[in-house]
Amino acid sequence: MSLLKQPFEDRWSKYGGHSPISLFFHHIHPISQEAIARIDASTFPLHAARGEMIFKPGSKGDRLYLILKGVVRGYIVEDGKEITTWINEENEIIGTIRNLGLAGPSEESIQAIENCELIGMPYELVEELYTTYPESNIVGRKVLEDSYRAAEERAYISRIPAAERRYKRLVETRPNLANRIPLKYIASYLGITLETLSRIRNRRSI
Amino acid sequence: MSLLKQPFEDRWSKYGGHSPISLFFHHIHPISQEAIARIDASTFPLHAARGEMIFKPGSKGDRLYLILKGVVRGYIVEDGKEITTWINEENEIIGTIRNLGLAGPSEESIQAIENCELIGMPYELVEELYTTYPESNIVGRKVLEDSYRAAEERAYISRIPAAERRYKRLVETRPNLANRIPLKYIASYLGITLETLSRIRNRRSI
DNA sequence: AGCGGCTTTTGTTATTTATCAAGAATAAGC
DNA sequence: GCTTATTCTTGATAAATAACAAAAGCCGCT
Repeated sequence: MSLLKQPFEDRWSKYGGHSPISLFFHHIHPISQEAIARIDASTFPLHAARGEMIFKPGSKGDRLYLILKGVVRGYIVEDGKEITTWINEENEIIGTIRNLGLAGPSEESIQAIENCELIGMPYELVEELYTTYPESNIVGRKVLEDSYRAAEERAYISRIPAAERRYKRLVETRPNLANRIPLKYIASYLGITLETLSRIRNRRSI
Repeated sequence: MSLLKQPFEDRWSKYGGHSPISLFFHHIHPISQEAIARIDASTFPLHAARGEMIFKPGSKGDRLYLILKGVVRGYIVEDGKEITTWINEENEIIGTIRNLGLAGPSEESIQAIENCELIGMPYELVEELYTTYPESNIVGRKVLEDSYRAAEERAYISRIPAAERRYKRLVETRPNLANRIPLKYIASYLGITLETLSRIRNRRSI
């Protein structure tokens, strides 16, 4: 994961002069030009190769990320095994959102599962925006509404009793995902082994 | 579920003159006296008996509720069976939060599993507060941060592979809950049958 | 283009959990 | 306080899924 080295003044030239994340927020709810400038100044593009860790538990520098390109997953290590807790794609905000506001440091790891282009945003900037630009609380609220709905869906899908119906639900709600990334991540997300998932998929195709 | 009939002017007298939900919000982040008065005017105490439905999918009048007393669960009917998706207790905000902002009507049912005292708040009031009193967006953001964390935990616990470790996690994170409500709800929340849960509990106590 | 590693499939056996059933214990409501 | 409901336990069997293993397919990288 390396910061793209570019002269500061044209860091956003290939994105039309602004950080994609400031435009993303502005599109959710209009924010002032000062807020946009503040975001442009303290966010940064970065690249994460397939398999690379974007966040490791215990490391400093909590951030949000906007995914411009690629697929990213979050996972927790439980009893020596990885449990994939979420999988996100383009135009979604990810990060150690768990840490927002309250709670201790996250035990969650974040990993690129495709080569990714991201925009990073330090969490201190988020706090600063909330206090300096009141309208950013509206943006924050709406982003959180969305994140909440996504988390609700994750909580729901994993409670569906039969593995096949969980897979079916995933295909219904996120049709492209199941054929985009390795089965092991889908299987872990659905709480089954990849062998079982493979068998379910072949059952379905008959 | 019946509205307590009281003269309007002293509806909140037994709560010290204000709606508990306006005080709850004010405690999260200070809101103006006008905002408090507006909340006091359009929220209402209500009672729900054990087993009573607080919300049924398809019904009108989306609301938030503050639980003053009792335990409430949300569930979804999947393939003819109820799946309990959350269980909340005193001093928590519940409701058809899924509907906030975006998304279609919730298929989620909400039911009292103890005799409950609640404060109801129409969702239209929430919208009004967001536009009329900017500081309420800060409250909304913080409530959603909390709701998000709770949803994350629900998503996580249900992905722990072994039923016994799921139960262990529940006991660790919410020690009082497992001995407060019938096993069937706990079992459904953990994605197992009540018989299996009973056996797990007895394994543990030896 | 070809090598090597990752991914998927398929098979077999072991384990976990569900299902069905019935009795015992506990709690709710009058 | 008593009666009835509900809740919890325990047992036996069936079904789903995990675990282990190994081969085939695909894919990324140089």
